[in-house]
Amino acid sequence: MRPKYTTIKDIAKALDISVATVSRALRDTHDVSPETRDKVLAVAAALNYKPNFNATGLVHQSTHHLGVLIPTITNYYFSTVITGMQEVAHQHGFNLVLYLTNDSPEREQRIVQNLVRTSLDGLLACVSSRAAEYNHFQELLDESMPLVFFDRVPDDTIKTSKVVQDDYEGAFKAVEHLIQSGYTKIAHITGPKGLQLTENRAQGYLDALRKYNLPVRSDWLIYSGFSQQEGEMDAEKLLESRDRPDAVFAVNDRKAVGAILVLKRKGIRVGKEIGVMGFTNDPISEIVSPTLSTVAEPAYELGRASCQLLLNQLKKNTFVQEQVVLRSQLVARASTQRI
Amino acid sequence: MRPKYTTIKDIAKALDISVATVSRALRDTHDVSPETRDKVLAVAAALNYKPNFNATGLVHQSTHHLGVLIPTITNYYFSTVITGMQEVAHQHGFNLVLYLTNDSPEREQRIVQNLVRTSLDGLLACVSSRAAEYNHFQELLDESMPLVFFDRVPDDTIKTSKVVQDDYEGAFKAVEHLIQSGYTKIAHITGPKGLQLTENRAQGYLDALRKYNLPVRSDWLIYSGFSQQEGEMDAEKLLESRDRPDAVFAVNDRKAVGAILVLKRKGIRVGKEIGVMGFTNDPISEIVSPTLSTVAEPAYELGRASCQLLLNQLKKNTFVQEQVVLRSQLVARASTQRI
DNA sequence: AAAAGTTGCGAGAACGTTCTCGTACATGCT
DNA sequence: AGCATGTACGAGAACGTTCTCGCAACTTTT
Repeated sequence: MRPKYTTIKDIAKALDISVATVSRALRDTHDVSPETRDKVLAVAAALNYKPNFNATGLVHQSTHHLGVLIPTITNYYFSTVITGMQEVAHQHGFNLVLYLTNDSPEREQRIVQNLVRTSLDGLLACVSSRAAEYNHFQELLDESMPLVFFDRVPDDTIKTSKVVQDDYEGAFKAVEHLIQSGYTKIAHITGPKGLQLTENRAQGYLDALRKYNLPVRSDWLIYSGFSQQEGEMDAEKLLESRDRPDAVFAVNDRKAVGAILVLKRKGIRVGKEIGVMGFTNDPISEIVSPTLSTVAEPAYELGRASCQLLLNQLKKNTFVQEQVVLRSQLVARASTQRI
Repeated sequence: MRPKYTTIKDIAKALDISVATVSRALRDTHDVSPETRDKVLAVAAALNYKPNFNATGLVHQSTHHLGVLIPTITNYYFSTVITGMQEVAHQHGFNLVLYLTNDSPEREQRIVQNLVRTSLDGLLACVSSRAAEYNHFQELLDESMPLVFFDRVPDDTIKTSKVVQDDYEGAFKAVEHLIQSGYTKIAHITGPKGLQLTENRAQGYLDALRKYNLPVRSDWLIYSGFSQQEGEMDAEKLLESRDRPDAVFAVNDRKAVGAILVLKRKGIRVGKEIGVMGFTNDPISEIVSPTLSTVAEPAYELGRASCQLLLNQLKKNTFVQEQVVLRSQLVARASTQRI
């Protein structure tokens, strides 16, 4: 059986004063004399007093918990984002509560609908990749739950704040790098249709091709999922196409790694014959052979910014729709070297 | 401003009955007629009622939150463990609250000491690798906080439940595999001294060597950290030693990958000249070239088991010290092939 | 028909905290 | 001296639940 922890009442009893005074003293309000305040603090320390979050939460309609809704944490990008969030949350006395959707829209919906509103002050959310609709998030907003989306954000029907990286510019720079490295027949293997992130990167890809008057072929733009396995499948499909591309730009490093593995398996020299470019700058990009050129995403910073934005909204207590875009950076490695 | 959510009182008012009856109806207690219960449930659903965790927590001295204290989540093993925990917790209506120590003993200590006891029903903990003492955990136990350690567990001075993998057997099998693959001069690069996990694997390594009458050399057993970078440093040290080993068994895959990178950089053929063996079965072990032989850890299962153990303790409400050991499995790949 | 048991429900306290109001006393001003 | 103002504190309600009693209204037993 858990013992009772020391409460404000115990302190009051010990000093023979009222609980109200103790409460004031602990929160350092003006309406208390320095002497009593010091006495209270001394006794509180002696009795190892810790405030009861359930009680404070009850009266303030608030906990110190922020929810993080995310498809999975078993990859570099997402776990780094969370680490950034944790850093900011922790600094401000907030805790992070984890909700994993396993990238399943149904599970995401179930979790959001069953969210106990009163146990969360706000939510940081990254939608699942095959999301069809966002009503469950709209419900949350209708109940005035502070909500910030990050990375995979829903379309503009949901009026709320978002934090993303410059997916369009990142993709544009990536393709430009491929072009400047001498590749001319550039394919793009990406995630599911309908996701802003995917569409923005695809648009950057297309616009870069057009700027340099390079061929745009519909069978060189493949939508599927985000996994390494799907990267392998997409790469195989590209190799079968009649007009084989000489470079592949993948929506993320895992798909790029999948492509590299397929090329190596077929005896195609990565870089020399077919260039490969990723997106993320997962540590794996330095380990895979050849090392993978990629676009470094500011994962940690994105986590920090998302959390900071949410906390700001909580502070102000008024709803403002903000959008933060963080810059990515090109990292050239061996997989895009022709010689 | 957040609006007020529907409470039990609203339901009571709507049906003109007492809050006590509503409370009973919602929890399906015997002392309520089927008709009123159905009416209450109907109204509750209509008003989208969600219980207030702060209130229930206050009266029950419990939240539905479990803490997870862990050095970092940006690696395959830890993030998979958490995914397993999340699965079990979620099934039982519990939430996971994340605490990252960044593998810093000071930060770990600060977090544990400042843990608001009343906002957590129990704690799952993995100690930081350079931990010197465990008093802060003892304090937690003294206050009857249910506590389960996993993976990196403290020594036996702390009387509490633990969940680990069979580190000794796993290491023994790994070294046995190296020996059976034809390697005879086997080194071990491992984590910091004093950690049970490290010592158990080191002991498995030593016992395997002794069983097969192979040389045991003190400069072939290097203690350092768990990172890839430290793996590289350790490998370089081994290559400089007068009697160069012909195989390296690393305490985890990241260090093994570090070793492989060093060997490749020096033009040494991994497998043929020097065999490399890891521990974890990180997905990277299939991507690195050559692919890495390793010992597959039951990360997901370990997460599940730890959480289950903690929940069991909460249920019974009595303290029992249990220890769960999960089996690991050998995975042979290219990095231990001599031909 | 009276006694005993059962069933369904309500009143009110409790959990630990904050907040509003009230009050006793001291101090400042005319 | 008389009044306003300020200071330090206490009493008690409130937050949303659960839990312990108690009490009617039935039902069963004798």
